[in-house]
Amino acid sequence: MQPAPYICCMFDSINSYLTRCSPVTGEELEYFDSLLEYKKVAKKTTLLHEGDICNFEAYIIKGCIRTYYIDEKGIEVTLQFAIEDWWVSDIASFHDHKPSSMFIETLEDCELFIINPSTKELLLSKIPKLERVFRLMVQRNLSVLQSRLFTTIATSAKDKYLDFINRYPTIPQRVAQHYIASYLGISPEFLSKTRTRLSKK
Amino acid sequence: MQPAPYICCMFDSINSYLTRCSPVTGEELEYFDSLLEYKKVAKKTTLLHEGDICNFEAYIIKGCIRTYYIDEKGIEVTLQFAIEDWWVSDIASFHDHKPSSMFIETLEDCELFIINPSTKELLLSKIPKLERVFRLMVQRNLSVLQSRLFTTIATSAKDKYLDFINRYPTIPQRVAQHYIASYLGISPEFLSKTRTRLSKK
DNA sequence: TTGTTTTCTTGTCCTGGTTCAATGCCCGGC
DNA sequence: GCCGGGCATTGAACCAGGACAAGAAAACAA
Repeated sequence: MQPAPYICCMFDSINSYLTRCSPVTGEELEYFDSLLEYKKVAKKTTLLHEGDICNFEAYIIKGCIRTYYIDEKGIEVTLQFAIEDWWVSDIASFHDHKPSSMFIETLEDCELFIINPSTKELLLSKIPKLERVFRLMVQRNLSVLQSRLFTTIATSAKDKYLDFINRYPTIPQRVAQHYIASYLGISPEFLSKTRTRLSKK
Repeated sequence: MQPAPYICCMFDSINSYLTRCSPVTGEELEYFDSLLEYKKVAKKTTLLHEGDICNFEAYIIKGCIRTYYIDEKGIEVTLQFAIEDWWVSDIASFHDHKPSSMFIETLEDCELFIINPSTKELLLSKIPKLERVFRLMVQRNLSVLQSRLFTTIATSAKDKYLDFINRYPTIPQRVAQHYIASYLGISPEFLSKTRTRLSKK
């Protein structure tokens, strides 16, 4: 067995993320890492509140985060669950410096890498290649969301749930069930009923 | 009245689109234009069929196009209506050269500018600035879709419809009502009932 | 350990929206 | 200028899923 090329360090996961997206040199990687801010955040912390301007993009080293909206009646709609090796942000707010209409909240104790708008600018101007990486990230995001919209509109609660646990098999073990209901767009009670009906068959 | 700075030509609209997104020089614009393929397409033409690999991004000079999915039961879900000054494509399929799961169809006679994957590559390598333009396009797309998902999940058919005509006031005059229903995720019959209820008040 | 809070389950009743079918309408083709 | 096919409308029956309430079970704090 070959020795590992690098000693395991906290940058490993994000660096491997990056190299998977685009061929970057060692120096570029080093520069990238040098601009990252490391942050530990406790469970149940709200990282972004509706009305705030989102000044971060966070890469999750460890933990679980959800982003959600709240409507006038107080109903929550979960937009995304993010776990290890994912990015979280409100890009629209981050990019245009305008107030966000969503919330971002940790569901577990988290370790994050943070970049803010100015470090992102710096990064992009120094390593233009990254423009592409970020574009690909957003593109992937978009196509996932497109297929989710389709599922949301076209399928029953049961099928939405089955699709969810199929797509994200590890999430149900990590987050409360009523969050999943709010992701699927159904009531927590009905999700519970759907689950028992499924397990009886 | 001042004379127009340029004679009106078919590139005007797309060039103004581009300059709105990013500061580009005259030469860059010219190069960009030189790579565009102009195309006329008749009403009711399917530009992309489920299973095909999408080999175009189309800018609409004139006309109206919709993109949609079809589920197993044959129910259509309209993902997008696109009119003048919009882009249409299945980016995921276009970019990764993989089979698309959507349809793209003209609803009116259309005039388009087309770029294919290789011209896009060429464009991006010659004018790296465009990376950013395309990223912004996708980002805007994403945040529109996010808020649509929210509306779809959290609001009633009536409110979804009101939101739609508020956001896209010109669309209802141009496309058949049952397409709008399929965009909102409700049955054509119920949209009709909702509309009559609204007009009675 | 115990008390407190949050989450999950289950039942009953209710409603927004669907399905199906019938009717009328408008628009395009010949 | 008329005929035919897609659209919109309306009504009646139906149903997936919501709202509310009450209890059980976890999760957590002290």
